[in-house]
Amino acid sequence: MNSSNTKSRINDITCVVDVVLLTLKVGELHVALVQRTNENEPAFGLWALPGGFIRNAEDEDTLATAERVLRDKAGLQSPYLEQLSVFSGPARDPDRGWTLCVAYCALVSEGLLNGSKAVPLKLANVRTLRGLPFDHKAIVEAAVERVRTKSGYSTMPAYLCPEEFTLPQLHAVYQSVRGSPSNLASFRRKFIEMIKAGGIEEMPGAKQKPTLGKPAQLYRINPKSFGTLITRDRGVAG
Amino acid sequence: MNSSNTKSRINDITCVVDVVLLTLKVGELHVALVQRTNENEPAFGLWALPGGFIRNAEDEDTLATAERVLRDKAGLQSPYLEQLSVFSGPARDPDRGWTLCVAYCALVSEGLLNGSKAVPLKLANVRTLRGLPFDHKAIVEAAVERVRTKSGYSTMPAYLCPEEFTLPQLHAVYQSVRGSPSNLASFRRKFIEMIKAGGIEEMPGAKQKPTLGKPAQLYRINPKSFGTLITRDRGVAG
DNA sequence: ACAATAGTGTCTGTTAGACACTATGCC
DNA sequence: GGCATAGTGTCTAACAGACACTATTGT
Repeated sequence: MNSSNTKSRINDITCVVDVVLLTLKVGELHVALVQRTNENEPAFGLWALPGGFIRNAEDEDTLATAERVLRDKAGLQSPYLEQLSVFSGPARDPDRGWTLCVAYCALVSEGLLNGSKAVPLKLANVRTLRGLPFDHKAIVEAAVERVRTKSGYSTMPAYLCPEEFTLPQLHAVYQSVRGSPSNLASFRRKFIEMIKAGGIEEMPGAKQKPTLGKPAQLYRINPKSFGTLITRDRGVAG
Repeated sequence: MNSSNTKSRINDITCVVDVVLLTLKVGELHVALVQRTNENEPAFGLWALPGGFIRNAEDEDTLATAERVLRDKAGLQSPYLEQLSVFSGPARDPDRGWTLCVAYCALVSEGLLNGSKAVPLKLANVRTLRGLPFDHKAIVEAAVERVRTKSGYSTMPAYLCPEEFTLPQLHAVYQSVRGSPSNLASFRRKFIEMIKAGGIEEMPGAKQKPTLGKPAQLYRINPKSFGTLITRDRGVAG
């Protein structure tokens, strides 16, 4: 046991967790960046993904690290937090050398992000991203790709909505995420499937606040679900 | 720089890569297990996933670690190797304490697996898996889930076929992976899409070796593609 | 010729896309 | 009533599933 412990320490790795915190702003995906403030650390002064070392004395797992990073660096708790991928190697951080980064993807409404003014965040449009240190641009692209893909078969993008949202609002979010217009009537059918699948629930009676035109029914993510999939029977399997 | 390096070493983590090596045997998914031979290490004597420490002096990234693990512990190079997920925490390996495991999923044909008799491997049916140490059972389940899901929209399961395969063979593989019978004529349509998408290519002229009945056309995975997706226009986005 | 399996053609039910129509709120 | 937006009904085209039919090999 001791010997194996000693042996295992020979090739210890610098492990960090970075979080791609996405939100929707004026119909486009934006990523939250924080300024690196420790002048002893690499990329000092640059705007980068919020991240931090894994603290094995403190964190239950890497998800807990991601939650801590969000709390400390973005001042919020994200309703959606999903492991993305590992980025590793000697080149991604030339100063530190070989590092391993577990990337997470978080989705929040713009309101939630603006509510936590405790920490200075910069929202950068993912379409025109530049100047990010390390391989953070690639990490953001992986997150965007994930959201786009999942928007095809899950309720995941609903986490970009405020807690209570209407069907047309969610439709707009799906269009923004996918970057192309889509049919509202078809979306309505899918929406009904989402409800049947337990991913979304109606808030009985609750209608949208006074607005131009007919107020819409309000819905929310079913708290018992997490990114519920819409099972699609037809696929490549014939 | 030095100070940050020192700081980063405070919470160094034991990092390993485990590989879920899947193959199809008599129509069912099986995972390759190796016996743990180091009596100083945890779970000595048990059959477990092939795995190993990340060697930052040697491995270009965790993918390289996975390739090395496959080479050393299974004596083969897998045509399909994909990062799965990170499993971490203090409980998964009680002897070593807090560990971080990057899990990979590899797919090979049964022929390739039997060809590398250099190392003693045990093939265990994923349906009746038991006795695995650590959280290896959960890791295998994640891999199986991934293959099942991807079989709905990608050519990934084709890597379970030998290098040259026929359409009916691939159809059988899809049915095995998904665990349910499916329509051959519909599969043929999807197959044509896979070819158009560049995931699979015909081997002109090459027909199946003498067999009962009409010999089938041979195909292979397009070497330029890697798990090509079949884009499906219709989805939740309406 | 026959057995066996590969591959095609065609019918049918389901579903996505389109769009006209109705409903319900505010002014 | 007029306007704006929510929500419904219905037609159509595309596609998955089913299955009968044809094609091509070995014996």
